[in-house]
Amino acid sequence: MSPKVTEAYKEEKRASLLAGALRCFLDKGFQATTTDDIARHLRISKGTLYGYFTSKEEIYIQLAHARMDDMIESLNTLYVETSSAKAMLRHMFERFRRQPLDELRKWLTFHLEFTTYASRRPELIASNRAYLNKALNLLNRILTSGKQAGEFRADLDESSAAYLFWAVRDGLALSFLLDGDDNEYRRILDDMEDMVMKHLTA
Amino acid sequence: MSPKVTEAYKEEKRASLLAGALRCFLDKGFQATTTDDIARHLRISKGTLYGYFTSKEEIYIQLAHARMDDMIESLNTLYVETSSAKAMLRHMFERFRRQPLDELRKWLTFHLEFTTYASRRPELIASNRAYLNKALNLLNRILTSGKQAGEFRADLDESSAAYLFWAVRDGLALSFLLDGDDNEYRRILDDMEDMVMKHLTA
Amino acid sequence: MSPKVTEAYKEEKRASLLAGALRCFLDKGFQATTTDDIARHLRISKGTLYGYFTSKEEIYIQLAHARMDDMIESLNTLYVETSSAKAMLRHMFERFRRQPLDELRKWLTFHLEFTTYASRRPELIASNRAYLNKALNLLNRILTSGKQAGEFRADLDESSAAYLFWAVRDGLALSFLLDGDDNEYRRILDDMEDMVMKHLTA
Amino acid sequence: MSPKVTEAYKEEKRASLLAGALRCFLDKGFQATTTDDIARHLRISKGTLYGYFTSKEEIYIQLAHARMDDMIESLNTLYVETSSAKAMLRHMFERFRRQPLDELRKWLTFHLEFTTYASRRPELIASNRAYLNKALNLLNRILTSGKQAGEFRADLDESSAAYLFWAVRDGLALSFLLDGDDNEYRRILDDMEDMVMKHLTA
DNA sequence: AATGAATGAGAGTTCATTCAT
DNA sequence: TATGAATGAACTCTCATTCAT
Repeated sequence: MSPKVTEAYKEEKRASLLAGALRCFLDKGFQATTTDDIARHLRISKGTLYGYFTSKEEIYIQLAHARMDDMIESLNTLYVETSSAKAMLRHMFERFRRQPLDELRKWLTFHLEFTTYASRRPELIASNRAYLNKALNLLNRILTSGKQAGEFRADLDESSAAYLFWAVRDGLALSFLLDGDDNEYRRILDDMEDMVMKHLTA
Repeated sequence: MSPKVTEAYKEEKRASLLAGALRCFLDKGFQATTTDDIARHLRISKGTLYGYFTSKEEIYIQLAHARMDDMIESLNTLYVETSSAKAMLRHMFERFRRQPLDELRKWLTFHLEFTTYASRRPELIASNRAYLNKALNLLNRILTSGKQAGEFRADLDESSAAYLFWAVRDGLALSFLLDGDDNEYRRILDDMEDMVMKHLTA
Repeated sequence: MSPKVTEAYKEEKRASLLAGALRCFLDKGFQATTTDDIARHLRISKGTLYGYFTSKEEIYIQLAHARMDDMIESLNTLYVETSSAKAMLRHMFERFRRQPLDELRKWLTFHLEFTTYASRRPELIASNRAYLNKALNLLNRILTSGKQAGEFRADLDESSAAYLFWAVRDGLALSFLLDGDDNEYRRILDDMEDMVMKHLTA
Repeated sequence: MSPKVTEAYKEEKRASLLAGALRCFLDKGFQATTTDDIARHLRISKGTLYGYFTSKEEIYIQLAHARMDDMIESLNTLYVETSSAKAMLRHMFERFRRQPLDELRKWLTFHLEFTTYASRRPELIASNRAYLNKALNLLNRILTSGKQAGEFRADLDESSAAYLFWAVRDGLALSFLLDGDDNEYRRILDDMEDMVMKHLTA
């Protein structure tokens, strides 16, 4: 295969390469995954990989950014579809609860490795921060609208609460990174939801 | 020159080597730090390093374990010295607040890199889990004693709350890993303290 | 669309491809020029390139040979048009003088890279030697005719002088390969002309 | 072998590695010689090579510079030992004549490949030019002293003649790079000597 | 006990060439 | 005929570990 391939085909292929690389990174981590691993897993040559991406790092970064784009995007969708602020937060907790722990673990490991990686590369810090800010801003808007609608207490510091919301969620996932079972995880998520809601309302 | 001091001397030296290696890992991360870096920083030879440790990985693991030992130890000390459960929690928050962000960042990066590292090595998961359990148990005891003393609400689920406490704290640090300033961090810690305390009491 | 033109068309195209490849080689050198560079520069595909030439090396060799053919050819033309031997040599020096240094440098670099390249491939040595011989023979004929016409000294060793003529010229270009300005170069060329002429006449 | 090796030993080893690498470069050229070739030839590991040099390029450059240093050095020695300017030039021609063609070819190939290589790296042009200038300056001094001593004509342009001297010599070697026999080479060198001397004196 | 030169497997990346379309 | 995606061998360079001294 090869001549005058459509742009769409290339895009699709690119996506499939990314997907394959992601599997490798999720399994072994970025540093431990070699370009040979990725190529072998995809049953392509290393040269092909470099025809689509300029470096192993680029694949990693694109993957991480795509992941964050998806999260922001899906939150935005949820936001548009949901009327009340409280309902939105409940939805989000519901989502957290639904995600199986083993899946969450893989993603979190990926995310953490990328974060530590990014923390040593000044050029990545800004983009990473931008994603975090999007998530914080979205929550800020939700909280503000909820406050105006009287769903939350009048003296709520939304910006601070937005941080808390994500902190609480990421921190719990971190506690369960190495082990722990789904039921316990969900039970604590329930308590966490109570805690946060209480904090927002009274 | 040294007839019997040997054992004590070796232990001391070992500790000093660990301290030097730690500095390197904190600065550049585990993967990016070479054994040459460590030996150069310590002004010893790589051979000597390998006389005290069997591998770079062993140094890393011992460091991580020592770090967790210290934390548990210092919490235990604090526990013994503090009478009321509430006071103990306040103390802990006070500590969090006092730690400068840039120092916290280095430690957290170290901790996260180790956690992701450990998550791929089954033989490390158990020991890591043991440390987490110690911290959780300690908090459990505190919370239980506070509950019995009437400081916290009667229907508090201590085990769940113990998770929440650590989750909340680690999660916030994670939010500030890449940037953010000390003042904002402390402001949110204050809110976090409120939230947690409210959750424990009512 | 093209029933019979094919052969001529192909030859023409072949020549235009060579011209484009030459530009690349002059700019970056043989080794540093990739087939991608050439194809991109020519706005054709690599496949097309390989339809006209069997390898990158073949392009290079054809280019080098074409260059030498051109030189021999132009010398021959000059030879036919010029009556006296002395006048012919003067003409050649005049040509050397007229060539801008930066252009000369590119060609010389190309020539030298090819020469070193050829020196490792026995199969290229013969053809290269053939070209050199043509140039030497031509000069030999000129010198001999000048000697017979009494323009040069009677005991002149034409074969040796022919070598000297080219040696002197290539050597000077080599001295100016890395830097030096046009005026200095021409001044020395003048002296060189004196030296050679003196050598031929007395 | 390995602990506390003397500085002298290391320097010696370094020199032996350079010598081995030189053999490879002389045989196959810089680009065609791989680091594996060098290591295999030296019966050491590639890692060792990189313990002594930071890159393949560094080896190459050191070799080229050392070669030029030697030439300058030996010329200087000759200069000091020789009284008359004419005698010095004769000596130099004598040397040219004595060098076997096959040896000269290897060195010239090396030199030319390095020169074309250097011509594309701005950072090398300066140092290369410096070497050329040293050679030119030395000759300049010789010619000037000869002129003052009345050995050469009074209106001699020494700077120009210095260029001519080297040009003539390098150019002739270039003519014999691919083939030609020693006797013919020497015969032409004799004529060349005549030509240059004539140019200097009358 | 301490040294650091030596190792060598393996990393990421490049590029002349091929061939299905 | 022209295309350019695919190939894969080969490249330079790294670094945890060893071991003769």
